[in-house]
Amino acid sequence: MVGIRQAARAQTEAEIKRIARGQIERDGAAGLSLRAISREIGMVSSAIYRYYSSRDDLLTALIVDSYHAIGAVAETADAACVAAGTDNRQRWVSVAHAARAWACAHPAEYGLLFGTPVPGYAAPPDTIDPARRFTNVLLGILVAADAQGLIAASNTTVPTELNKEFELFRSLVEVPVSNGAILVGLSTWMGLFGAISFEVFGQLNNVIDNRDAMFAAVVDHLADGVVGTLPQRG
Amino acid sequence: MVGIRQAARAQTEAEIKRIARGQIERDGAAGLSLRAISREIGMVSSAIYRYYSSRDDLLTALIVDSYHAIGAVAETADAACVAAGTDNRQRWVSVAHAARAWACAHPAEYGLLFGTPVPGYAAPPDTIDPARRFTNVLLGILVAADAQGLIAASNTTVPTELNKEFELFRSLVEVPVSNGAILVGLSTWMGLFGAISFEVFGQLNNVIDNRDAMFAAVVDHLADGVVGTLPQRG
DNA sequence: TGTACATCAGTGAACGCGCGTTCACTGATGTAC
DNA sequence: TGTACATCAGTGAACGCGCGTTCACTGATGTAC
Repeated sequence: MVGIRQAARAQTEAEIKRIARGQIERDGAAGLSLRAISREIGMVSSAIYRYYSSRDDLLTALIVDSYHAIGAVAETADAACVAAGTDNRQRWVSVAHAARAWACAHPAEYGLLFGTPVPGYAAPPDTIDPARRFTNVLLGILVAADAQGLIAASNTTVPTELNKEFELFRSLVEVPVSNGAILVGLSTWMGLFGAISFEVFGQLNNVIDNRDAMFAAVVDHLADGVVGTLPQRG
Repeated sequence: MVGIRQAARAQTEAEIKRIARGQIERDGAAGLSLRAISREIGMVSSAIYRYYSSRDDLLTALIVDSYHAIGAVAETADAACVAAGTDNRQRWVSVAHAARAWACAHPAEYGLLFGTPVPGYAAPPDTIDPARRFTNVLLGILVAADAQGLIAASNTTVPTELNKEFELFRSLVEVPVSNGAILVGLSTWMGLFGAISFEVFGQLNNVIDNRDAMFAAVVDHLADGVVGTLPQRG
């Protein structure tokens, strides 16, 4: 049973984070101010410390929330594909678009996760697992595609120095997955976030107006490399 | 002839920017402080205003400098390749590595250009031309590769909605260049900056240790899509 | 069921610090005749 | 070549503002007996 006090506490925590997200949206991570939050919430500034022990502590809570949020939309999008029995390409496209939609709807939170690091802030270990939620979705698709032999493993040779580096990925999935697939997966992963960052961080301003079409085309092109339609190539 | 006063002024301007870059490296763009600069330079805080009319003005100067810096290393790398008569793939690889090297050596400046936008700061039009310096190098390689029929124009169809969007790129080069080539070029461009951002912004921490090998492999893989070795594919 | 005690949310004042920008000023360097 | 005037770098004080964090406190809510 949740006591009255406990419920109120959870509500105030959520309120603090809601206001904090608004601040970051307006003024960036550097503009996150406990005093401004307390003012907006109608409490005295020191009261915030009943909920978060420091500014960095609140920042960590926001980052963890954001990782969960983007992870959740990716999981939902992928699960819907799996339930509908769509192919791996469609799973990739669907997850990519879900990630972009979230990023565009929450640009500041996206920046918190994938933009310039906040100076003086070191992400604590608690953020690692939430961060992997999204990555795991992509990994699942990669493994499925690899199992079906759909990875367009390029003729690029994967240098042996990377063997050891790729162990982490192999350890995260049960089935074996080739170095070629991992490299292609990483490259595509970087391509996806490069595309989202370009749009969210304003690199496409005065360059490309139709962002929807642009992103769709890039994701489609990335899909060629990672989840198939190999035969028609060349 | 450069007068004494003029030379001194240029020197002080350079000194201010040097210190400012150090600040941004340490505390991020939000930590750029005119007062701190004046302290370090040994002047009274208001004296800075003889050189830059506001904090934003200084920020703009830094951004323009940075665009020129990354543009210059790219031009140098590419020019060396052209002089040596290397092929387009090598030009791409060389420019990509030059960009990464600059970014790793100046992470904060890189963040200024390609990271989370500085809240409340709107880049003035003066930054557009310097920003295009780097892009133009890549465009040159793309056009050369396209002319030789080396673009692995994927079977991804370029949606007609993007025709209009791509006009800007066509207007920047004299020769005609296909929609397919532009799409592949943009996608590769995003992949490059995605790869650099992942490394510089810390996304590879606890994931990939050997960044040199990783980047080289990704750039190699990206090269497959954009500058050839098509025949051996599939 | 009622009482005594512990927990905890929120107060209010204070510490010590930082910032951008303006303004009237001094004194040295450059320029025009 | 020398003088009068304009330019301009740098000063020092001030305005008005913001911040994170600590501390001793009050009073209400919950808990154990």
